Amino acid sequence: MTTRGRGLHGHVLESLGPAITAGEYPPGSVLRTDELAQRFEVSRSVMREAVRVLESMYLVESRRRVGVTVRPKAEWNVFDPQVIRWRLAGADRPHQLRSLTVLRSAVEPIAAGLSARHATAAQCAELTECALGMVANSRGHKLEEYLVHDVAFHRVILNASGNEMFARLGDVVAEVLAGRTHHEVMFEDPDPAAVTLHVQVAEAVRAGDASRAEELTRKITVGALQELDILAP
Amino acid sequence: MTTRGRGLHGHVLESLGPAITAGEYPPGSVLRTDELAQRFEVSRSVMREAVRVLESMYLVESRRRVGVTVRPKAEWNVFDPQVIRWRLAGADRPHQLRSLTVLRSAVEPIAAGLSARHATAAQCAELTECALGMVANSRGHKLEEYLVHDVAFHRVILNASGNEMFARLGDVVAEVLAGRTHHEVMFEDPDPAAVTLHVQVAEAVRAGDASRAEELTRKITVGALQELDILAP
DNA sequence: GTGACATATAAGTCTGACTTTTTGTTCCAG
DNA sequence: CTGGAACAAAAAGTCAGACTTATATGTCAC
Repeated sequence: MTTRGRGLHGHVLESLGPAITAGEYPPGSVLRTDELAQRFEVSRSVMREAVRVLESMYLVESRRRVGVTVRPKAEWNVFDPQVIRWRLAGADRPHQLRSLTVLRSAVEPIAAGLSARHATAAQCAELTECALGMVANSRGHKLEEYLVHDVAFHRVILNASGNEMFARLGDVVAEVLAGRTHHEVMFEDPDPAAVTLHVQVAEAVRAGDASRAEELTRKITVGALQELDILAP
Repeated sequence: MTTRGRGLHGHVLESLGPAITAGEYPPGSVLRTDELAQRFEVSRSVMREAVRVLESMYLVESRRRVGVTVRPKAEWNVFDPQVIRWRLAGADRPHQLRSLTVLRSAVEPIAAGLSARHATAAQCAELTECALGMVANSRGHKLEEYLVHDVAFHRVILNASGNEMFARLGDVVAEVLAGRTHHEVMFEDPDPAAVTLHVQVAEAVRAGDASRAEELTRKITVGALQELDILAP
């Protein structure tokens, strides 16, 4: 899925990026391009390309006569999908997960409300299909199948909102949901109340009831937040 | 402010990036690194660095034997500050402005609610100071002074929320607000009701009244949305 | 201490040669 | 005519080395 290892510079990034976001090189640390090139056994050109990418993520800053300095965490482009993935994969995972869940709690209800106004017939159909899929797999430890439909459901909502920025959060939400199933504790079947809420959201969107879709989705995301509080109070 | 012309590759980016986001090279277009290098009169190394950055923004995809192809708009990383700036500066401006305003309407109320819980005394003080600054400059065509305090106000809210992702939206919000004052029509003094709402939000945050802060901020962002509908129905 | 100057350093740039992957074509067998 | 294998060309990818430029820091005179 994270098939980003395109070329040598991509390989370097996959090693250096997580190291930086994990705080292995604390903010203010100075790296030298030549030294990094040696360490990773690539040419300077390749290492320079990698540094440029890190720079575009605001993770580092390259200055003459100084070197490549790690920027303070507050300046990182925390919306970059790559950065999010790196942080989710590292020690920062709980913190990143909380940030994303809060973001979801802000965005998804509004997105659902917009979907109720803008969703096409096809999108409504897909949404109900996803909800039914969730119901069908909500019992009997079919967590993987449930996850697939859950992810699809939220993707449709975000896409149907008609807002391109919301739509781009689909991948992130997918990763959060996947993380909940795979990394966090989720031995039991999903909460029946949450499943019902998804079905109701699908109904509300289909009926064009924006405020109801918004409120119901708010309940879903509030549930996700509470779930997080239980796990890491 | 957009002082990103760091190095030759930065200069190339400032020319090529806006061209792509403006649709000058429609999705599917194929560029060749060598040709681009010639056109911009830089070496291939420099052009390759620029392409790598565009690639990390998901604007283009570089493939062997094919070239550098422009990706479909839906895949662009529309959260990248640079991409946002490029689009705001181009023909896509109205569309981008709307997307951002909708995003604001989702995020800022939640951020205000969180601020009511998490804001420090210093942040509360700064917030009321900003609100007072807005009041003081709300009459007599002191639009620039008003803007400064308005931007500062929303930045404090986003920062005080304690959510790093919200905080990173400060720059974007600043750009939207600045755009409203500079590019869009705003001959008259700001809406007195909006000014009052800001003062009330500051009070609510200070009082720790999360739901009130959230609701009041929602009114502010709804106003921003309506304002946009009036300008571009 | 302060300012001007020298120096060392690391990034930045350019060039040219070479490698690798992938596409599209050609050509032969069936 | 079709299908697949072999081949050739094209463009990105990689590397090495030489050179340029900015700039932090140290030095010295004042």
